[in-house]
Amino acid sequence: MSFTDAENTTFDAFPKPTHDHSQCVKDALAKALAICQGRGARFTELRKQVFELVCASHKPIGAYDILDTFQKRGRKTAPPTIYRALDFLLEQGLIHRIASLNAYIGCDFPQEPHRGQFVICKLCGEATELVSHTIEKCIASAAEKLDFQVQSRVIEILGICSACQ
Amino acid sequence: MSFTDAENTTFDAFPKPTHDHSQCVKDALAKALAICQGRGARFTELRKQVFELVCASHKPIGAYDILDTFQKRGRKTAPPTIYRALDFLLEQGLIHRIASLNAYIGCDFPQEPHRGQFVICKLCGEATELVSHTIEKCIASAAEKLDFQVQSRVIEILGICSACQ
DNA sequence: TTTGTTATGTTATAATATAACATTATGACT
DNA sequence: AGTCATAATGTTATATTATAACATAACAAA
Ligand SMILES: [Zn+2]
Ligand SMILES: [Zn+2]
Ligand SMILES: [Zn+2]
Ligand SMILES: [Zn+2]
Repeated sequence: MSFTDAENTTFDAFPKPTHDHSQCVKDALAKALAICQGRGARFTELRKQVFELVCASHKPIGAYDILDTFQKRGRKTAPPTIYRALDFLLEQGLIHRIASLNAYIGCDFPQEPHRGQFVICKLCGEATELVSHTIEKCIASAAEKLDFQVQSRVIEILGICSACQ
Repeated sequence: MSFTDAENTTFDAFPKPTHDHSQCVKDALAKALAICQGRGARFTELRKQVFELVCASHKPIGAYDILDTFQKRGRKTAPPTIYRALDFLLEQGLIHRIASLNAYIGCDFPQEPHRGQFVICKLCGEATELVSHTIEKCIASAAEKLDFQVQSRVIEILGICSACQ
């Protein structure tokens, strides 16, 4: 369920504790699989498992948390294995990296390529994704004035979510 | 020299290679000193030296680059010394941290508290600071709709600057 | 000059990420 | 099927960034 405000920003509400999260993960997996198949990209078992762990919550998760889970499951795994899977998922636009947290989160809009804009609660850790065309326009305008070619951007808003106030 | 565009974004041009940078550093030091004095904060010799190194260029600099310089100068220094000085400068708003680069840069507008927005060239490393009220408004609007209390934000735009194209 | 506070020094280690090279799986082509 | 090139994963070691914990030194107020 997405909303659009007066500033033409589209956003999801923060994930409600009541939402059917297992369905949420199922849907994300199905989308990811379809996207990869459409591109001839290989959504291998390893990549799928890493993706499932990233999508297991709506909180950004660290690479070493994923690693720990693999190891606790008895799978002997080293950091490069996890980082390579994360790199693949990032390239395919299935997840985003949260630079301010050194962590990774599933993308809410994986079909269309876009730069994520994130709102992250410092207390519960939950995060949600924005797509603000006005922010994009602002950035484009300033970039044009500076004669700057934008390649990527990091937009992360940190604070306290409604539920935690 | 600052500009303001149609989207109400204030920004400096990228620092010109021809600008009088030693004056630039002198000014920054004088401002920093005045700000700290006004607040009763102690701008110690160590903090001053770290600040000078951060301001030595308009490229974000890593904590370990600063550490290396201290050590090359014959001063036996360990990481916490540098990080504590950086933390002080961040608290006083004299520098900003660039999360996407794990690096630090001098603030162009230290007098007034604000959240930095940065445009960073991936080739030459030069960076400049924006203050876009429209971006602020967008974020505030989305935050309000989400009933989210904004505490801090990370806005970093990466690409190729005019001189490097 | 004692005393509490702030700043810095010192040692060790945590947390995040990548380099380099070996091995295995996959898919295309014969 | 068998060969081959490529892509994916495994493995070991190490680089990079940051902090914990405790000791000492500098400072400033009483
Ligand atoms: Zn969910
Ligand atoms: Zn996304
Ligand atoms: Zn300068
Ligand atoms: Zn600033």
